[in-house]
Formats: sequence, structure tokens, C-alpha cells
Amino acid sequence: MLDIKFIRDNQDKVKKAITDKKIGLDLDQLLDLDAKRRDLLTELESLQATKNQASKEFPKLSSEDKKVKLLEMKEVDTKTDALKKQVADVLVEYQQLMYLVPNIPSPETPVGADSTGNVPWRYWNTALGVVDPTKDPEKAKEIPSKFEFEIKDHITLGKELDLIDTEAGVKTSGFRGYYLKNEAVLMQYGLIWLALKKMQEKGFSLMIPPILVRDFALYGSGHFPAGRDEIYKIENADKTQEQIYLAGTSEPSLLAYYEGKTLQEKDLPIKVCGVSSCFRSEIGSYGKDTRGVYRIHEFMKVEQVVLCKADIIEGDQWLEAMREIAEGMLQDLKLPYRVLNICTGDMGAGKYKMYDIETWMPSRNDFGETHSDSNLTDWQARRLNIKYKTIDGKIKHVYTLNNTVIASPRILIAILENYQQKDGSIIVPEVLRPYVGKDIIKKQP
RNA sequence: GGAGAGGUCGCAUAGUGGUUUAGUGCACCGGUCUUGAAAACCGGCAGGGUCAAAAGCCCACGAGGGUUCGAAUCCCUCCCUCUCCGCCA
Repeated sequence: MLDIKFIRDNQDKVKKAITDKKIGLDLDQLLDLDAKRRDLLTELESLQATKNQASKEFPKLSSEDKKVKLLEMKEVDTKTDALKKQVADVLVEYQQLMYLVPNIPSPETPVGADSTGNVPWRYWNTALGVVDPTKDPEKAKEIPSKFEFEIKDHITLGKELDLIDTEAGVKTSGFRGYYLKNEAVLMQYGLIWLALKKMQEKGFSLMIPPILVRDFALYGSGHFPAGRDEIYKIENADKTQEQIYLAGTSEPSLLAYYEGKTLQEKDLPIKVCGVSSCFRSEIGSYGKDTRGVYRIHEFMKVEQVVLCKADIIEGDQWLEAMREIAEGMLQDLKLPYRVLNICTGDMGAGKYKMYDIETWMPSRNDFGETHSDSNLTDWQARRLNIKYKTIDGKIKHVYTLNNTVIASPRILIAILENYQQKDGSIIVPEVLRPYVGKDIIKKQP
């Protein structure tokens, strides 16, 4: 959500953001409603002032005057009631539109219609380290893993080594269901453990947040109303109960922890790290990535969230800091990856600046998204009413940022495929060996 | 599932129809004093809307309705929290 005053004063910027982000919103309609809202409120306020004044004077009046006053007030009440209804109606509509107004993208964000507009700007692998593709495009092409033999995809590897069973998963859970088995289970928990330890060392407080959430949390994070289809709604036997949802990430709950709070500037930044299951309906992507465990309905994720001062420079610094933490995970795992500057058409409505990190997945012969790093400035904080008091006593909304630390099993695709050997075995990444208890996963004879 | 008690500033509380522009304490911030700190004292310390801004005005005591000239206070509905009992990983 943006400040209505900002919207009024910066209509061109907002309209450009709506166009660039391809949001279905008529800003003029919102501005008309806003004007109407203010007119009605002014009118209502003057009626209320009349009423307040009359009530104060009432006890002092003579009984004759009281009778006259009562009649007058009845008229005021009638008008007030009618006006209140109008205001309420306008406010509902106004609020609905306000929820749709996108954040203004950063000056560094490329304008583009879809994922083809995203700009890769940083590549990495163990051998070459960081490569800047603008300076060294040939070297960037060398980042992906090379194989001297015909590779297998994670589905085949997972089946042969008894690590992933999608057939049984589909039988039990339906389309996109899966079972993780044996070393894959240990790897997933090892990854989560490593991620949590790293985040604690970086000064983040660890949380296991609720993933069953009320709708305010999803409105707050920006997943509602636009992304409603992505979210599972829980069917309650008791229909009178409040509707709850299965969140697709711990971000809504991590943010909702601070909903309605006024923090102190000295307590910022707040750094939290959540671990949770994540649920996504994947409605709207039925035909995409149907094989394996790339696009699935449930997975586990360690997520980092920062609440910082309302300062563009500081926000940018945290976006980079969180990107480095995520890169650190991939570097620990020695997996080749690249970082993309996400363009306007591929970023969410609330985002100011966004990076995706994509990890090399040999069977796709491409990088696949494994991390998503976003700065939402105060867009979420306005929805969630998360403020702080500055040292000189001003009230401002915090900036919020979030990024993946590790998401599994998607990252297992990269691990299994990049670490596969000619004989069909998989070398366990060094950092995971203590958790898996072996150096290599071989086919059982 | 049954019974009860509550929801007022960060926390704790006062407030049972008009003197409430919602009081007090703790915490917090600033100051005086002090070598520094503590203590004491002084001051600040409640959000939202309207407005270019300030003043003013309006709204806000869980939410929504109602009674009343007037509601934190009375009534209704809902939500939430806590306590006890029951059930339960």
C-alpha cells in the first residue's frame, strides 16, 4: 500500500508503475473515490461537530429550549446516518483499490514485460568465483557444470538411489505429490539445520511461525487480494469459524508478528528467520514443470526477513546483505548459480527491488530459481501498520525485506544433478556429510 | 465440548451516563544536579483522519450494531485472550 497523499502528488509515477507492473487498476477511479471520500468526510465532520456542541449545551437549556433542540438534533441525526452509510460504502471500495496500488519500482529495476526482461548480473561457481557477465560474457557461459558423460535428471537419480518417489507421492497426495526418502531426508534436514545455524550466526532470531494464518497476514504481506488463487483455504467443519489459510511462505507470519506495533528506532533493524512448511496451490501453472520436485504443492523453507528504518540506502544495503547470505549457502554447497535483477513485469506489486538467485540444474540445461530476494520498502508495513518512532519522535513505517535462505526439495534438484557421477552415484556435498553420514550415495546392490 | 473471568498507551491499572481535551504508576526519552552513574526533581511520552502545513475540528477505550440530546461506562451480536474441568500428540 502507498500513502494516498503520495499517490495524489505522484500520479504519473504511480501510473507508470501500474503499466510497467501490468496491474489491472484504474488509478483515476481511485482518485475520484478519494476526492469523494474527503468531501463526504468534511461534510460528516461538520455535522458531528454540531451534534457535539449541542450535547454539551443541552443540560443548561430550559425545558422549552430542550424540546426545540431535540427536534433540530433529530434532523441532524437523520442526515448523519445517511452520510455515514455513504462514507462506509465509499471506504470499502476505496480500500479495495488501495490494496491494488503497486509500489514504485527502484531506478535500478529494468522495465520489462515478463521473465525475459530480467537481467542476469552476477554469476558464480567454485572454479571461477564471481563473474560479471557484462564485462566477461564468455566466462559467464563457463559457469554451468560440465559433464563427460550423459547426465541423468533428479527424477531418475532419485528413483535409482531410492531418494525420491513421485509415483507414490502422486498416489497419496495427488498431482505434484512426492515422497522424499533416506539420504534425501537427511539432506533436507541438514540443509535446514545449516541454514538456521548460519542465520543465528548472522544475528537473526529464529522462529518457527504458524503457517495456518488469518487473512490479515496475507493482506499484509501482499499475497492477498491479488495472489488469492495461489493460497490454500482451509475448509472448516465449523463454518462459523474464521476462515484460515495455508501460507505459501513464512513471510506473512514473520511480518504479522509485528502487526500494529510501534517500534523504537534503536531496536531496528529487526532480523528474523523462519523455518516452515510452505503450501502453494500452483493454480495458473498447471502445465509448467510437471516433472519431478521443481514445482510442488508443499515444501520446506528457511526464510529471512528484515525490518529496518525507512531509508532507501539502508534498505538497499539489507537487500544486498540478504543476497550475500543466500549466495553464501550456495557457495557452501559449491553449486553454480547466477543472480538476476528482476524486471517490473516479473516482480510482485509490492516490490521496490528484487533479485532472484537461480541455481544450475543440469537436466533443465538452465538455471532454476531457488531464492528470491526483495525489498518492499514501506509497502507491506503500511498494510500491516508496522511503525517506529524515530529518535526525534517522528512516527514512520518500517521498511521490510525478505529472502530465501534455503528451500528444499527444490535445491535437492541442483545437488543431485550437479553432484552426480558417471556410475550413477551422487557425491554428498562436504557441508552435508555430517548430516547424511556418508560421502557418497550409491545404488544398493 | 462444559463453566467462569476479562479485552482502556510498550507494560500494569483507574474509570458504572455529561467536569474524560481518558487519570495514575512503571518503562522509555530529554533536562537539572553529578567527575560519571544512581537517586531526587522538572519536562516529554496514545493513534488515525481532514489540511500544503500548523492550529482547529472529527474519529478512536477488541469489532460491529443499538438505547440516549450525550456511551469507555447501559443493551445486543461477533471476535479474541485468560482460568478451571473434559478430551488429546
